[in-house]
Amino acid sequence: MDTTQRTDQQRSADRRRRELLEAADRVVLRDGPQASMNAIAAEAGITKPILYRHFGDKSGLYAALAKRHTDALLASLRAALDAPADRRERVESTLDTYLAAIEARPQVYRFLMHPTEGSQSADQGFDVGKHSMPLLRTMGEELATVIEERLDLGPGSQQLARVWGHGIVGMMHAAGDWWLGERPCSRAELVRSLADLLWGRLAAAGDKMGGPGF
Amino acid sequence: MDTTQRTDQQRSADRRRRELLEAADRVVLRDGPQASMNAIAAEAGITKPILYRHFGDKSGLYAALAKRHTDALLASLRAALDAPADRRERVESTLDTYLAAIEARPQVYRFLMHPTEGSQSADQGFDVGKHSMPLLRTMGEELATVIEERLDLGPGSQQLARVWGHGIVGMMHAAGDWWLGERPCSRAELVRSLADLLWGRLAAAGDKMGGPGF
DNA sequence: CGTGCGTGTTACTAGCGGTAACCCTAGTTT
DNA sequence: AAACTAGGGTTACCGCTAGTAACACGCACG
Repeated sequence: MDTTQRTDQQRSADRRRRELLEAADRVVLRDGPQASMNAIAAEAGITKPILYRHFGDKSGLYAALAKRHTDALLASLRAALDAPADRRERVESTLDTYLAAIEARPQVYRFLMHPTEGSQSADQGFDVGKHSMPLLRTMGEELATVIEERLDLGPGSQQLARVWGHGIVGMMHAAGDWWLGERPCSRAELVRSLADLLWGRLAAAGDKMGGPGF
Repeated sequence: MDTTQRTDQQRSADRRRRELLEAADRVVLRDGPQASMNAIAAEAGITKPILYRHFGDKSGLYAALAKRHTDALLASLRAALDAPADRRERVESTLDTYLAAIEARPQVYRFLMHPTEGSQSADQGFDVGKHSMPLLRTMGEELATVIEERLDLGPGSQQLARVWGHGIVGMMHAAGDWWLGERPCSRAELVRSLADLLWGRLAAAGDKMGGPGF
């Protein structure tokens, strides 16, 4: 019961935990986001209860599993945001980084973005989306922070930056989701089109007919 | 088996169908998107199998139920897009229409946006998001059509319009989801901030420090 | 009369997340 | 050495879900 023994146990537990997460990763990569706890346990060569002993809950395992990919993706995005280039180039690089990530591992992407939400809570009231899609929320807040740090937006800049952060991330996400399903153009074209949108081409475009246009 | 009888049956079936949909509506409004078929059947005063006879599948009922709200919302959005006003005003009106709708019925909104996706298909390959969130897809395509009809975007306008349609809808959706959860500002402020983003204020903003900024 | 046909039910399957109870081995205590 | 305890692991279960097969009533048609 002394400290050294406890460390040993801790190490062993951490090793097992990592093994389980890798197994879960494999299953998710194979079966998509509806991977079952049974399947994950089988892949890890063990049975369900010890999975529950480690992660407590399915959302616990989801959170631990998501944290890995989320951290990696967020690091890449941060790097793209901090690259030494002008603003437009950074935005394009960030968009491309995200799109490349979801293109490389669509199954993981689905797991991160469309969690099963297996909850039995009453969900009364207006807590819509409170615990859904943590990655999107995190990316939105992250981007908001960067925007607020770097841009001079005048009064109310913090709130504006948060709105923009979530809005831009949502734009990226939705466009990426659609693009991944239909593949109507190359990644570079998509990046360019989205950057053009953010650069105000919507407001600058001329009307097609005589009327006031969209 | 003549025509009149068939019409009678058709009418009766349609009536039942409408009743079932209304019951489902009530349950979804009460229990949120994880409303079970059992609960819906109970609310309608009948049992599961006849629910399945009418809609075949849970996603079938989901589709039918979604179509109602989707149609209503899309009609409102179309009206906002077609209002006699300048482009900026139309965009703001469209955003406000959407946000007012999700604000009024968050449970329905969750049901539409976060379907349970209870499928056992293999999901191999890259069909990510093919059958998820039909409302977002529809709104994206709708907006793309309007953009392509009204705006003069030069070469590649169709593709550009589609990207923008899905991107803008995604922006609206993500910002609305976040806003509904945290309520950091009024609806009008949110609308204004998003319209500002679309109007190129991101590109036009000055840097805060000496560096190249975001 | 009986033969379909539509409408509804009960009772079931298969699989999910999650858990209680047990089991077995290794090390410690007396 | 004998007993006792602490984890790691398993079987067998609960309650729930979506979805279905099989059976039962009512009502028109020959």
